[in-house]
Amino acid sequence: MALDIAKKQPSVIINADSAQVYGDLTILSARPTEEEMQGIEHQLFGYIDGIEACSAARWASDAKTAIAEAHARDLLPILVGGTGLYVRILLDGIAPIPEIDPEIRQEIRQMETLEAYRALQDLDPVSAERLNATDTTRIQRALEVIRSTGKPLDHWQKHKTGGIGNQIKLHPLLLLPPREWLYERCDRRLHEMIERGARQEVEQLLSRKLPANLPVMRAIGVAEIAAWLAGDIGREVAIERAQAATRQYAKRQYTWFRNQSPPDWPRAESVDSNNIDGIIETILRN
RNA sequence: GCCCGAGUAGCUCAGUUGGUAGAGCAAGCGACUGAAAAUCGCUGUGUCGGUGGUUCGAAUCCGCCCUCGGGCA
Repeated sequence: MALDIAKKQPSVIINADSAQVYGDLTILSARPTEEEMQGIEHQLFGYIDGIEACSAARWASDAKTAIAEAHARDLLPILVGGTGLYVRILLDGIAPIPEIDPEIRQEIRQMETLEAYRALQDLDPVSAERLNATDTTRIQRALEVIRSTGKPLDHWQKHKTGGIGNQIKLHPLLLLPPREWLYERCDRRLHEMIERGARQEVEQLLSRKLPANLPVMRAIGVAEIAAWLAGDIGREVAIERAQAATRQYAKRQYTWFRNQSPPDWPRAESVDSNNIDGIIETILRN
């Protein structure tokens, strides 16, 4: 997408997408190409090795640094991306929970969900009561916090730290185009990814033999293309499944941004993507 | 032309001895504090291929017709 504003005012584009942070996912995460970047500086794209798991807190900390640097250099930082949680934590901060003991984390992630839930009922009944017994990731998180820090999640979550929402002048814009229009683009995007070599990208990623539960391995398209490479399914089925997963993800983003972002953030619901620069300029003037 | 099998939700299919249907996936809505492109919750009326019959009552039994497989000619 062309952002003319970035040419008129010296800017730096900062990634706010949880998959585009990984170096292993260039095509499959739809990272902007050299051509698309148009010589404008981009940061936090592909800067983490897939062997690591990024986190919302890690990203928010990196983004904070990148924004401060941009300001110091008199550049306009433009955050772009679809991970609402990341942006929220950057602005509002997050509970200052200590690092989790890696051994405890690994042990918990190997547990059956029900088993973990029962352990949580025992150690942190407040969280157990709040969570659904099948909500694997949240149960594992609550359990690792109580077991690693000795204090339950709600103890830590009484306050948040590190948010920069009060220290910056923010000009937010939510892009919420019509569903059909977006879904059509989701479908087209998969074909384009395959044409650009997504299959080879996954092949290379698989050759690293990383644990299947790492975020890179869970990116949309990886499992589908891996099944295609393994011969379990054909090319068309792989594409169809990845397209469906993309649409489902897009739907979740609608839900998140519609309901989780501050109601006063302006929303662009038209398909006139050519006018985005105009909208942005208007917003920046306010 | 004859024989066999199949036609039930957008898709794949369950439906016991006749009591007007239900799962998975898809779709929609929602939740979301260190894996978030993740994880999870809620939502199921559809001429049960058509038509005629048997029956108090048919997705279920019988006749005829249509469509799609497969086989024999």
